Amino acid sequence: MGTTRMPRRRTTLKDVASAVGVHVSTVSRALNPATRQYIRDEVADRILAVCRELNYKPNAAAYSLRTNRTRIIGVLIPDITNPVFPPIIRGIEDVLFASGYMAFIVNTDARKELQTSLIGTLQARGIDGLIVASLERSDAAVSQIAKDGLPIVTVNRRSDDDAIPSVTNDENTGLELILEHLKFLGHHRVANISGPLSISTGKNRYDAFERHRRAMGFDLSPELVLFADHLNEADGERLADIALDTLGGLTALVASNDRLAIGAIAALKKRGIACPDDISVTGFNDMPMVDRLQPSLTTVRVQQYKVGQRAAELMLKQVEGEGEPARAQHVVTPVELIVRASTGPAREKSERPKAFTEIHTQDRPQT
Amino acid sequence: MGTTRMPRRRTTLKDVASAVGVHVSTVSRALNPATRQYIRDEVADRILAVCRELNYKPNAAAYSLRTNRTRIIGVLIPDITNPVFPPIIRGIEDVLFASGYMAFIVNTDARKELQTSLIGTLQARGIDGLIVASLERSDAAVSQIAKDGLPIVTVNRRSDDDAIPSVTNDENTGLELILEHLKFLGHHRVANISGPLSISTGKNRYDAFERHRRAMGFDLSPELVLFADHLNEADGERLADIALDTLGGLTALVASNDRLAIGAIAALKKRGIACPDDISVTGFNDMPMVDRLQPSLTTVRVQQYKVGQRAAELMLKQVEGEGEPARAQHVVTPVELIVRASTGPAREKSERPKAFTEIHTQDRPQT
DNA sequence: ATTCTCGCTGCAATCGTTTGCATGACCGCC
DNA sequence: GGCGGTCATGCAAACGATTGCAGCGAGAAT
Repeated sequence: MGTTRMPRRRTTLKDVASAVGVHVSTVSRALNPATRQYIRDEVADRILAVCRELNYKPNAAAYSLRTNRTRIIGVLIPDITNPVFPPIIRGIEDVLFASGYMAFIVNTDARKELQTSLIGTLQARGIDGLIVASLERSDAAVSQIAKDGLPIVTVNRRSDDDAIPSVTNDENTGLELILEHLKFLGHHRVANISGPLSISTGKNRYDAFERHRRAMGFDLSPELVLFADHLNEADGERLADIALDTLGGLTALVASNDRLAIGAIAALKKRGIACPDDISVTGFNDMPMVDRLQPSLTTVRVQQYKVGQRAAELMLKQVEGEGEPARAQHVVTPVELIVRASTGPAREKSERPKAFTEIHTQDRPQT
Repeated sequence: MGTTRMPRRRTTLKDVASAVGVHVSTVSRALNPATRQYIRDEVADRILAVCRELNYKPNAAAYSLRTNRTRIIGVLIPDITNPVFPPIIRGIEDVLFASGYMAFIVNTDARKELQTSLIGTLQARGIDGLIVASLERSDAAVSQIAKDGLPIVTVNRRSDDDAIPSVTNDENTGLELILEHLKFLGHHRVANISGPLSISTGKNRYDAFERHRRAMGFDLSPELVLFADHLNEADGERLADIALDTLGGLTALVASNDRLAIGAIAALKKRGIACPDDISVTGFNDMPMVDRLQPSLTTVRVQQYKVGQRAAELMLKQVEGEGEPARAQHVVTPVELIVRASTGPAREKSERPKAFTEIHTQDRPQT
C-alpha cells in the first residue's frame, strides 16, 4: 500500500448523522423535501452543510430496496441506429432527467420475442415505468404489463389496446398534405409503398392514403399499393423495383417513411429514371440529412424531439401522480409538409422523354 | 399450474424457499453458479423448478445493496443525435448485455461541467464502470475517477492521461490514405479543416495531416489549416467559406470528419463551385448516409460498431477480472479508405478562373 | 398544579440478498 | 465405539435507506 489509494468508502447517512450528532432518521427527514418540515431549521441547516462537506450521495440501491422505486424508466427502441429515434430519445431523456429520473434504453431489433424477454429484464431491474417505441398494434406482453399496473406510454406508434396511453403524430393529416401537394402538381396515378399493417404507423398511413386518394379522385387501382416487410432502404428499393416493373403510367411514389423513399429513389437512379421529372417521390418523418440528399426529399415533418418530451411527461404524470389512474391519454402532435426537390409537376402523358435528356431548371427554395 | 391468480407482490427468495421447504440461503446458493456446488443436485433442481414456476426474478436493488455492484455501466456520449455514436452504442450494449450488464447512456452536449455533474449522478447510482466517448484530452474529473479505482474506458477518443484505457481508430493511417489518394489525383495545394486540438481526434488528425503533407511534398503553407470550434456542418460551412475567401488556388479540402465535410460541400454548392471538378472534399468516419449524398463522400471508414464492442470488452475485463489492475490497454482499430464521388483529379493549374465568375451551369437546383 | 397538545427527534422494523459461521448427519478409520 | 472429516444446510448479521410510532420537553389550557 502506501502508493495505492484505498478506495475510500462512500459516506452514508450514518456518517452524516454521527458527524452532526443526531440520529440517521433525522438526517433522512432533513434531506427529504416532504419531511423537511418536521426538522428544526437550525438542525436541518447543519445537516445540509455537513452533507455537502462530506459529499454525501444517497445510496440508490438502499433507497430502491426500501421504497420499491428506482427512478428509472425503461425505453424500448427498435434500433437506435435508425436516425428517427435519437431525437425522440433526447426528448425523453431531457424531460426525465430534469425530474431526477434516468432512462434505460434497450434495442429490440424489432424482434417480438426479444422484446418480451427484455421487458422481463427491465422488470427485474425494477423500472418504475416503460416507454415503448417498438410496438406492434397488438402485443400481449405489453398489454399484460399495463394491466399489471406498471405505468406505460407508447411513443411514435400506438397499440390497438386503447388502455395504453400514446403519443403519436398526425399521420392522417400528413398523408392528406402529401396527396394535396401531388394533386396540385397534376398527378393522378400514384403508388403507395406502405409499411407493414401490423404497425400502427403503417396501418394509419395506409388507411389515410386510401381515404384521401378516394376523396381527391386519384387513380384507385388496388395494385397501386405495395406492402413493405421492413421499414428500411433495401425494402424501399425492392418495392420500387416491383412497382416500376409491373405498373405502367406511374408519375409518383408515396412512401410510408423516409427510409423507404430513399430506397425508392435509389431504384429510380439505378434505372436512369429522373426524380422528380419522371417520377416524384415523397417520404414521411423528415429525418436528419434528407435535406442534403440528391434530390432533397419532399416529406412530412414530425416533431420527433417534442414527441419524446410529451411521452416522458405523460410517464412522469403516471409515476408521480399516485392518485387515480385517469383514463389513458392519447396525444397526437401536428405535422407539417416540407416540399423539397423530389416532387415536381406530373409528366404529361403524351411526352415521355428519358429524363436525363431534358434540362431541368426548376429551383426550389430550401427549407 | 393452471390459471394463476395475480400476485401483486413480486416473488422473493423467501417465497421460493418456503415453497420448496428450505432456507432462503439454500435457494440463494442454488441460484448462484459459484455456490451451486454446495447444494445437492436433487434440491437444486427442485429449487430451479419452483423458481421458474413462480417466475422468480432476483431483486436488483437488494443484490446491489448487499454486494455493492449494480451490473450497470455508465456511458457518456456527447450527443446521441450525432450519427457517429449510435453504432458505437450498439456495439457497447450488445457486448454488455450478453454478460448481464446494462448501459446507462447520458448525453453531455460536449459541456464539460455538465459532464462532471453527470459523472456524479452516475456514481450515486452506483455504476460499476464508465465508458466515455465525450472526452477532452485532459479532463480532471475523469482522471480522478480513474484514480479512485472505478473501471473506465474511453472510446473513439483518448485522454492524454495514459493511465486511462482507450479504444480508438487509426487516425494517422486514415490521413495518410487520404493524402496519398489526393496526391495520386494530382493535388498539391490542399487545405485542412481541422477539429479542435483539445480533442484527441482533432489533435491526432491534425498532426497526421502535417506529418504526411510534409512527407509527400504538398504545399506546406500554414494558412492552409483552419480550426473548427465544433464538429458540425455549420462550422464546416463557415470554415470552407473562409478558406474560399482567403486562399487562392485550392484544389482540395481535407475535413477532420464527415460533418465538417458535408458543411464544406454545402459552402461550395452555395457558390456554384463544382465538387469534385473544381475542388475535391474528403471526410472521416464514413457515417451512415454519406454514400447517398450528392456528391457521395470520399472518406475514411472507421469500425464504429467494432470499436464499441472492444470498449465494452475492455470494460468487462476490468470489472470481472478481480485481479491486479494490469497496465492500461490502448487498442487502435484499423481504418479503410472509401473512395466515392467527392474527390477527382486536380484541376489544371492553367485553367483557373475565379470560381464564382465562371458560368455555373451545373444543374443543382439545391441550395 | 395537573393534564393536554404540539413540535421535534429517536427507536427499531423493514425491504430482499449474500455470506461467514455453526450445526448436524453420515462416513470411514483406528 | 469414539473421533475427525466431509457435505449439505440453517442461522443471523450485514448492506443503507425510509417511516410508523413512541418519547420528551415545554407551553397552554383547565
